[in-house]
Amino acid sequence: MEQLLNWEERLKNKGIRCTKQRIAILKILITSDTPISAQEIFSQLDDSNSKVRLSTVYRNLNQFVAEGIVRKLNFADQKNKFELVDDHHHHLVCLECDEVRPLECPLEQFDNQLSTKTGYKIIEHRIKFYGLCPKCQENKES
Amino acid sequence: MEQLLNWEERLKNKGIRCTKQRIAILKILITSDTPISAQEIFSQLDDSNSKVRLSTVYRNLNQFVAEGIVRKLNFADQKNKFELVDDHHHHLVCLECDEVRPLECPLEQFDNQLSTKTGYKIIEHRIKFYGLCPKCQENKES
DNA sequence: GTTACTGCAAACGGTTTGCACTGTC
DNA sequence: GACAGTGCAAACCGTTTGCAGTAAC
Repeated sequence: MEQLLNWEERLKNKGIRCTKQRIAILKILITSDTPISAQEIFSQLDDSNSKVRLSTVYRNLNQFVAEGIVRKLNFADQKNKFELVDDHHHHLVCLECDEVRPLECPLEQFDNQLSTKTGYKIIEHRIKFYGLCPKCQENKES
Repeated sequence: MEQLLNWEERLKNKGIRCTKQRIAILKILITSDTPISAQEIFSQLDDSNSKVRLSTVYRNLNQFVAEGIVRKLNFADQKNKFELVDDHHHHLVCLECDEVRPLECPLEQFDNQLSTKTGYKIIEHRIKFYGLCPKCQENKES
């Protein structure tokens, strides 16, 4: 959990106060190895007897997104999920069990080509692969 | 609008009835050269004095998606948008004016590689590029 | 002490649903 | 004539907001 100090640092540098609630949310984001919804964060907070309102979770997540600390991802179901911004990567999602796996970027140089071709200034790209994970393939066969 | 006949055909083949409402929705989807939200379809229907309820629009869009006739796209804002499924392509979105431009796929063979590498059965992938279109870049400078 | 932040409750907006009626096949 | 599809109104659920009280700096 030494990472937490880095993130607290980042908050302070941006002039954002380090409240208990924000630290608790950051902790969960750091611990989670997959994108996580506001609701999921909320229930994990509930478990750990630190009482934080759902609206607070949303407010802070949105602020983190605005500050570029957190990325908001919209998946096929209606729920948005959030992850810490550290490296550039993409996601492979199992359509059966919703497991999300990070993937390295197969389009490293492509943005420049695209920019030349279209005249757009490319700011970011997002890729999602959808499929069936090995486990769920097995389950389907049996 | 000769395309419309093809789509009607596709509905019939799937045993879906060709109601006025469905035809009207299909027409709008065919005419639109960019993904379009349920609300937008609804207002266009309203203009053309064919009265269709918003819930009917949603019900039919969902059915079309289930039948593989229409693709549902989730963009960064909360609204989902829909487009007819005809070819495989991706989207380039302007963050200022929300213009959506189709793009050919830069990852034609990648799915196979990924499948070998991860053991996943890859069913589809979606890519979105976000940036500023030439017009909006100009506007920002001035 | 100031002012950003939180709790709380209520609103909001996109989407879905239940039910009686209607129109397609 | 049967049954899928529609209109209508109400519910649903993720998310946002207004306001008064609280805590970080």
